[in-house]
Formats: sequence, structure tokens, C-alpha cells
Amino acid sequence: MEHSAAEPDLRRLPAGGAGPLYRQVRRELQRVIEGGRYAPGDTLPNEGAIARTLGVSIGTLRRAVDELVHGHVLVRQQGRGTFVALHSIDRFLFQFFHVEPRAPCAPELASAREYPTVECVAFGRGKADESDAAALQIRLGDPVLQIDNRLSLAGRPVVHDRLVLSALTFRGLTERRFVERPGTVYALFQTDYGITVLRARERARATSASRNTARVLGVAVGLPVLEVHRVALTFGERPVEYRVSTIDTTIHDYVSLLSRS
Amino acid sequence: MEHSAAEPDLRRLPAGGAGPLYRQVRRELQRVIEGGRYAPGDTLPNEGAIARTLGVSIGTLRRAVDELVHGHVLVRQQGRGTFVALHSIDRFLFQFFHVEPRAPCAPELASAREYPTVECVAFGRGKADESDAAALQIRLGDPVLQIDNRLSLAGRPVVHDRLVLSALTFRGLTERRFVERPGTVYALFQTDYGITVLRARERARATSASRNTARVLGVAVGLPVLEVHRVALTFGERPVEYRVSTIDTTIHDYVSLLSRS
DNA sequence: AAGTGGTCTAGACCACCAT
DNA sequence: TGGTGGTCTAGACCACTTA
Repeated sequence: MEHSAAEPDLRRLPAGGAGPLYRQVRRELQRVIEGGRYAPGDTLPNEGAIARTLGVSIGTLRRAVDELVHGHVLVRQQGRGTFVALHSIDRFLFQFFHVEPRAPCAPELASAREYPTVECVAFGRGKADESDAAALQIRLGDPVLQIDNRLSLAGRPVVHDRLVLSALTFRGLTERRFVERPGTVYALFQTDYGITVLRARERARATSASRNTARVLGVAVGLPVLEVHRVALTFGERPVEYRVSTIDTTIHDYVSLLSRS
Repeated sequence: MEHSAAEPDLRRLPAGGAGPLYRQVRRELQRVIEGGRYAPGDTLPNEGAIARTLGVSIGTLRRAVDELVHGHVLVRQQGRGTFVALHSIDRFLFQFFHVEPRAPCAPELASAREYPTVECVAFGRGKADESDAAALQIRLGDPVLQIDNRLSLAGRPVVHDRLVLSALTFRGLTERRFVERPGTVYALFQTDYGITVLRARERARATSASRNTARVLGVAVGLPVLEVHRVALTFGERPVEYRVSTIDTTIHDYVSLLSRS
């Protein structure tokens, strides 16, 4: 995907900015990253150079970068440089995939986690219903893509994912392109559409397996299952994906994000 | 609860400490807080004074305090001082109570949240079974307190909590003292036992309402309900409480902690 | 050896709170 | 008015990576 036209480079900060200087610096960095001047995987100029360009001290620049690193927008590597974050499998596992084999709720550290096998079981187009529209902040009836995946761990189907995407945002996304993607879905968003998923909101509830879910997961209709509703967000809190995950928690758990360490 | 004997005050850091200086400073601050020299609610000396005492620069001290604020150990208030964190109702709601009325998974900010009404429906003593022992890191058969609570929102029973506590840690905790506590359970831990809950690990799964839960919540036996297992941790990752929450998600959701903002 | 980020310092000044 | 934390600066030195 190409970027419109202007890919604004870093600019010296204006004089009367609002709020603390390090926030203005952070906004300026975010601006050039969103604008595509530095794409995911790119190396930023070194800290001294950025600070000089923006006209701030290195300490202030570092404070802004700290925040962006914390928000998964940037990644620092000592001795190598600062990079725009990429959607690796590790990141997906760590930040967005919360299903693990059943284990006692003990204070030990999490065991080695496994990346799920993904199969696309349906790929269709439709119109946004009320929850789609609310979640994606689009209009009722706007065209959407509806994608159903089966996720398996150790060969056992565990999660039935229903993804809803705005067809206007993901123009030209076909089943073939979707199925043949090399990495995770969020890596596809990033490489093919320039959209970086930064974080997500999730709400969970218990329900009974529907006929469709029962078929996808190979369980009995009516089995108590966990239903997780997720909205994935990019810059500016813009919703990008609405996903309903139905999880067979017979021998797996949904692990809530740890609080601050 | 009294503290053993020594309540070590802040000390100048030794010369050959391990790791970055700001981590050593953080450990030293944590040590005097755990030791009871500064109790929850107390005001710490001002930053200049602490830095001078420890023999580090103010910037280094501030970095250590930043981390402790982030971990909910300290609270800063500009113009007033730095305080050892207290377990307020707000903190409980924000950090440990994740149930909300059903709502679309939309990117708006969370609505005003409500503190649940708590009733104690059973208070007993028993011996640790295997999951209790694993969660609390005690021995099988060690004495435990078993407490059952009903939590209601807007007058409707929503959560059945089963708390398991080590009777050795919470010596002298009686039903009466428990029921008559003024604030939250974690505030009781803090004021009566000097134990501050810093964070928790949670695992969720769907299951069917047991007879007991059905009775407590007033729902049908077999209704799909959400079961959340939590281990609450204090300093040094020490487990303090094992809690199984069974949630009626008919008109409520379990809201996962937001990712980094 | 040269370049990067990571740590630490010392001090100036600002914003907020109490009195 | 005086004390607190919050911001910002300028520079020294360390640790790590790459070539």
C-alpha cells in the first residue's frame, strides 16, 4: 500500500506547544511514523540527531521514546539503534493471544507458550450489523469482511475466531491473499495495509456453544464456552478489527494480562 | 499487627551493588517499606533528602520511585509529597474488580463503574487441598480459612467468590472481624496484617453453575458461568490469597485489563 | 574503533499545595 | 511564602554491537 503523497520528516518543534515538551516530542515522532516516513522495521536516526533536529535535549527525547517503547510503537536495542515495531509472532503471542493449557493458578512464571495453528474455515462479505458498526465505528450496513478461523493447539481445535473488518479499510483483501499470508493476521494488516495494531480491548463472558461453533471446534452443542469480544486499535484509538473468539476451555484457560510487575 | 523488632531506616547504599544504581535504590526503598519503617499511608521524606541519604543523585532516586509508583507501591502527589500506597476502594475497582454491565466492545472509554455490595455467605476452616496448596505455596493439609461471598451490582447477585487464605498467615481472623471490616478485603489485609496486595494472576474458563453457586447467585444449576481463578501476590511474589470467582455473565462482562495505553 | 543506546550526575526552573 | 514533586538541560561515562 502506498502512502498518499506527503511523508513529512521530523521537524523542529514549534514554540508554543501545549503540555510538557516530551509529550510534544512524542506526538511529533508518532506523526512521522503514522505518516509513513519511518515504516515498521525501519531504523530511526540516533537519539542525538533526533534531539538536535527537534531542538530538545537528549533527556527529553529519551523520555518521549520511553513512552513509545512502552506503547509498543518503538523498540530499542542497545548498540544497534531504535526501530519502528514490527508485528512478530512473539509479539502476537505475548500481547494478543491469551489461551494456554490448563494449569494451576500458581505464582510461577508462565511455561513455554505455543503458537496456534490457524485454518480459515470461511471467508465472506456482508453488511455491518449493530455490534459491528459500534465496534468498528462505521455505519450500519457498511460493507464488511467476515472471516472465520479455527485455531488449534497441539492438534486440538481450541478457538473459533470470527473476524469482522471494514471492507473499505481492507480494500482488495481476498480469501486467497488472506490464506496465503506468511505470518499472523496483524502482520498482514501491517505489511499490506500499513496498519499497525497497537492494543486491544477485550470483554469475556460464558455462553453455550452454538451449532456453528460446535461444528468448527468439534464439541457438543450447548457446551459452556468462553466468548471473548475484542476490538483491536491502531493510532488515535481507531478501531481496525472486531473479533469474537469462542474458546473451548475444557483443557485450556484464558489468561488475563498480568498486572504491573 | 506489630512488626518484629527491627524497622530498618534508609541506609547509604553499599559500594559494590549489583545491577544499575536505580534498581539498588528501588530495592532499598522496597526494603524499608516491607520492613514497616514506612507504613501504608505514610509520607516519605522528600526526594532531595532520600537522595542525599542514599548517596545518589536526585535523577536516579526519581527513576527508582517511578518504578515503584508504576508498581502501585508508592503514590506521588505534586506539591504534597510521596506516600506509601493505600488500598482504597478506587484502587480495588480499578485494579482487581473486572466485572461490568454488558456493553458493546466499542472503543469509547469505560463508563462510570460501580462498587459491588458484598455479603459473606459462609466462613469456615479446613485443610488445603492440592490447588490451594499450589496456589498459596503451602503444604497439603495446612490449615486454611474458606470464605464465601456474594457480590451484587445494582441489587442483583453477580459474583460468587470463594476465598482461601492460609490460617497461619491470617491468624486470629474471625467471621465477625471479617464481616465488620469497613472497606475492601485487601484493605483489611493491609491494616490488620500489614500485607499489601500488589498484583494478581488470573485465569478464566467457562463452566456450568454448580448447585452451591446456583444457590448463591439465584440462577439455574448448569447455567454457563465464568470461573476466574486468582492468586493475589504481595512483595517478593509471595501468594497471599487464592480466590475462585464464579460470575453470572448473563448481563455482565469480565473486562480484561487494557493493554498499554 | 566507531557508533549506538543505557546510566548517572548536578543544577535550573516551573507548577502545585499548604500555611 | 516555603516546600513538594514535575520538567528540562548539558554533559560524562559505560555497555553493547558491528565492522
